[in-house]
Amino acid sequence: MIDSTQAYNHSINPLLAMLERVFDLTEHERLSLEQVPLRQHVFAAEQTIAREGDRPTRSFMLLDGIAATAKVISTGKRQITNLHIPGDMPDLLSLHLEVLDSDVRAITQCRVAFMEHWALRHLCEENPRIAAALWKNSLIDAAIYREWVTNIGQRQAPQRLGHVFCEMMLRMKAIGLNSGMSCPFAVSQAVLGEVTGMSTVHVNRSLMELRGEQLVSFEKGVLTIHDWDRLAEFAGFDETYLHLPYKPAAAAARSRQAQSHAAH
Amino acid sequence: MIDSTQAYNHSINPLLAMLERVFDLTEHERLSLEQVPLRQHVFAAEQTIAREGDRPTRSFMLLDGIAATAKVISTGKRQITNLHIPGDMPDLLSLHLEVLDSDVRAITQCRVAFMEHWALRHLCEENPRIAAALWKNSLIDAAIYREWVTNIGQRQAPQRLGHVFCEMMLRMKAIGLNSGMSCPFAVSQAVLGEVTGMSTVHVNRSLMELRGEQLVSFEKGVLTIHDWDRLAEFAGFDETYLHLPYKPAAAAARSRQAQSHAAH
DNA sequence: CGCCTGCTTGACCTCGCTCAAGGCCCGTGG
DNA sequence: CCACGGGCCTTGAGCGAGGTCAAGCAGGCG
Repeated sequence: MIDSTQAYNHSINPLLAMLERVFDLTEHERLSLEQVPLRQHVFAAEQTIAREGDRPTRSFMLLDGIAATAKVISTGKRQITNLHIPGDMPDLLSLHLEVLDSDVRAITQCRVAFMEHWALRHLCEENPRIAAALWKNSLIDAAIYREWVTNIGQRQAPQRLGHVFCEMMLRMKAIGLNSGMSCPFAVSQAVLGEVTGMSTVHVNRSLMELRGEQLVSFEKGVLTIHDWDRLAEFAGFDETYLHLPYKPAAAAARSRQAQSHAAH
Repeated sequence: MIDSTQAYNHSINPLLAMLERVFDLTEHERLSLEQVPLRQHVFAAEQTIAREGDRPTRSFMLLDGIAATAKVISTGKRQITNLHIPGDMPDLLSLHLEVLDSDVRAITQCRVAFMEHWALRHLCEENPRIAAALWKNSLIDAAIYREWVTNIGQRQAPQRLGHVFCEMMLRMKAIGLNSGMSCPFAVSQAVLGEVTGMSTVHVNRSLMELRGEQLVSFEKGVLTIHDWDRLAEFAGFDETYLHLPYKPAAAAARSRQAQSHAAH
């Protein structure tokens, strides 16, 4: 199942595009990145990409689609602890933690690029700035977890849902997948329930409330936020925790280009 | 308030003890660690050690006491996203993330050791294994956050509380602060409410239930688990997510010694 | 002694869960 | 082309876990 559709190759590494969104690479860094062998694979919706208890020898970057990290508890209920969008590396942690403590599952169809651990380790040893950037990335993941703990622990259902929508919109924007205040977000209400820790029925009712207030629409796999300021206010959303990079518009555009380049 | 009671000095670095619990240091690593200047400070209970929005130029290791990372939402409710025990570095993330997204507050009286970022950066550049170990540490933090999301999102009140108790017991054991199945845990029921996302009243009732089942006692700042297996079963606790290091008993004892050495 | 903080208990209420049924959309097969 | 079936969304009714408010209690400390 974790078998690949094509052999490892040396096409442009998507890590390169991801890192260029953050800082300018040296020639040496660029070369090192290009030497990391890649293996692409496509997973159908619902397939498990990595399983709790696994001891992977490689990690992957999500290139396309939406995936989720999730835990199942003894009663059989499932909690999604993180949603992944293109550019994320959901199991990079296995580079340092031997055994996975959660499943990673494809929500929609997902295209991913696997990289062997030995290659990533070599990359990090040779390029401390890249290592630092990946470390930083995992710190941002942690910041998102903190916000989710707060979201689930403290906010009422409609606010909780609104908060998730705000987060996803900004993260999608950061990788250029939005168009205005719309972005692709093809998840079912059942999945939103696993994300927010609430029942599908209550997700539905909360959603109706947000719709009724003209704050969002959410249909056909597209999320649209009609009034960002009011939704952010309503949900108590403050983007600080996403630690999005400040960068001049020109640089942002350049790296967006590099990104879509790598993706095709 | 973030002023120090004594000047930076070069006494044994508690990082050294913490790292020795994980792997054996080379002479060079040891020397580098000893060159990181330390500044100790004591915070009274309830004091804020670091504040949301801060841009710290140094990070600290908790040497003594219990601290908490917390977020306040617009309604004024507070969620604790992480409890810290000696050996933790609650704001190490500021090494890579410019601005803090949460407060760090002393729950009990806390003794901490500050280290300047420039010194830590230098340490990491010179010693890739130390950098990797710190990175790994932040990945374990993230794993704990994932479990908390799951705990708060999916478990009923008594199970949720039991789960927190199991986690704290194991973390305390890992640094040798337990005696048998008892460990110091001087937090109020109100704090447990902020940890679990439930009201103080309901913490109290859940606690009574756990006591009634002869699973735990929790009084005078000491947590005791009377029947580990039954509590773990009850709370659905699986320690995998703590990623505790396997190590031979001898080594564990040695590093416990080093730890208590550094602490006095 | 009196106060303050934290624990305990009761009464009431509500947010969100469960169970259940009906509706819509879309893909598949006759 | 239409019938059928399966997801997924929607809605209703009833219930229960946990919140809120309020009061009483116990222990430590000035």
